[in-house]
Amino acid sequence: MTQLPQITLYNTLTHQKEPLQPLEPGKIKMYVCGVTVYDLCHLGHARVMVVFDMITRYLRERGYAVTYVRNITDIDDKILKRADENGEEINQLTERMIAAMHEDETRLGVLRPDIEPRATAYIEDILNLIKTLEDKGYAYAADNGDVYYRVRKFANYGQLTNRKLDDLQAGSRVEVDSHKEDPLDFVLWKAAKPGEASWPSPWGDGRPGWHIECSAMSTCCLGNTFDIHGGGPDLPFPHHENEIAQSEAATGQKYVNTWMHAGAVRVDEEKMSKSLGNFFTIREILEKYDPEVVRYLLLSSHYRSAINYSETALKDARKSLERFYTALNGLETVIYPEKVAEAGQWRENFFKAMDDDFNTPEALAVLFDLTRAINRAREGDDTQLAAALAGELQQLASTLGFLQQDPQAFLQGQAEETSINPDVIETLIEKRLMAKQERDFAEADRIRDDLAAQGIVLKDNKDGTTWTRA
RNA sequence: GGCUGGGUGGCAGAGUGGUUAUGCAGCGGAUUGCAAAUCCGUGGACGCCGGUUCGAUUCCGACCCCAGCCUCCA
Repeated sequence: MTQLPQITLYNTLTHQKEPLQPLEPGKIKMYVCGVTVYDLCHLGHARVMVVFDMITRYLRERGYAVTYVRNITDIDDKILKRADENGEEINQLTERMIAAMHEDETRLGVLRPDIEPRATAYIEDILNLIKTLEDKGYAYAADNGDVYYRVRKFANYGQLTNRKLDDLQAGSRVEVDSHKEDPLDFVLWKAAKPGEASWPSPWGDGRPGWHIECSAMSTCCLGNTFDIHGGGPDLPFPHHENEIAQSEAATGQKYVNTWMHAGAVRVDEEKMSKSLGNFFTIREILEKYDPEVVRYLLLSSHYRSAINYSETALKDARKSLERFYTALNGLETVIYPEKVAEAGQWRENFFKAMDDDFNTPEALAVLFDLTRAINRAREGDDTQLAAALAGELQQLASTLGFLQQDPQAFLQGQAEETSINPDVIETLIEKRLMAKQERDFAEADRIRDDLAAQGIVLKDNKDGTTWTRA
């Protein structure tokens, strides 16, 4: 077996970069907390999807076998509430939202996880896990029918986010719940109110708490210990902290080696979230912008840093992407093996950036450098070299999940669609060409200006005129 | 209050103890009938105050500011 490249990644648990050392050589088991499906996904969800998709693609590109698990929370208080408001069955709501999520992520070029477990399909495993915790003294049934986790029993509680139980209690906004032994205890099994969706259990009819689902699903899919656990920026506390407490108490083994968290998406320097009401859904953004533009925006900052959402940011992303596609536009895709070697330096630099905690901004800088080389080769009429470099660019970009469409289609199809028909544009380009041949530049410029007013930009190359949308 | 992360040129955004990030925008040149695109060149930066050092944007300390988590939230 060949030696796999060393990948370094930042671990939320240790607050430092560490070399990735899979439990099984060459095989990486990764679990990412997915979505609670009571509403459409917003750009924050998109970021988690895209980031961990990029990570999966890249690790595979580097030769690692990745098992990627991302769960769906399809039973939860918010789901019950929303279904009730809508007057629909829980299943109807969750199936609808799951379908919408899949549609959104497919459009964003996100490859589906290998396993996508749903909480409601793991009730038995969840109950077994709670039973184990109860047997070991970590869980107790309260007199209201709920089952709680006894936080103070778990010695290392707070290890992920550096919290001390006494500090938590002091600044606590947690409502005192008389049924709990300790205000910090969290619910594992929630007793059903009459008429609510429920499953039978040794503690009475009810439904699982949020945290226990992930412990059960991740362990079922990947084992007691696995390599990477990921999620959004607001999950380390309490969700992931509680997962650790549950799983490690139950198995007596380390739960996760590396914790990875994506950065927040902000709007006007505030977190984008449903509770703040300042969120933009994926589909409303895709009404105006090409999915690759959104993807580019999300990957043009490091995955851990916060990004600010704005129309300007999307427009900037589009312009950057235009540079790539303009270089690729009109190049034949035939690869000339004797020229491929000349592209090696960019591949090496690209990998170097990505191997270091997935530094996509630096990797993009390498791709821009490669793009300049393509343009130079085109200027120098070395079309074979240009084609070879273009092939390399597309291949490296595929690791990030973009530059995957026809350049002309991207350049002509993006932005707000205008009413003007492409055939009409071609006809006008013909007319302009004739005017130019007759040296009637006033007429030629008039045609160009008219098109420009409608958002169509003409570009005269030596082999003809092409157009793009502004 | 506790715990994280951050403050870089007009904007976005990497990185580094002394040497060009990169993209967009600007400026000059080439190319073009004129443009656009492209190429060549170029100006402009590291929150504030101290310290370590021959030298700090980069290391250390104090301070100011911003964001996230501490309640459901990706």
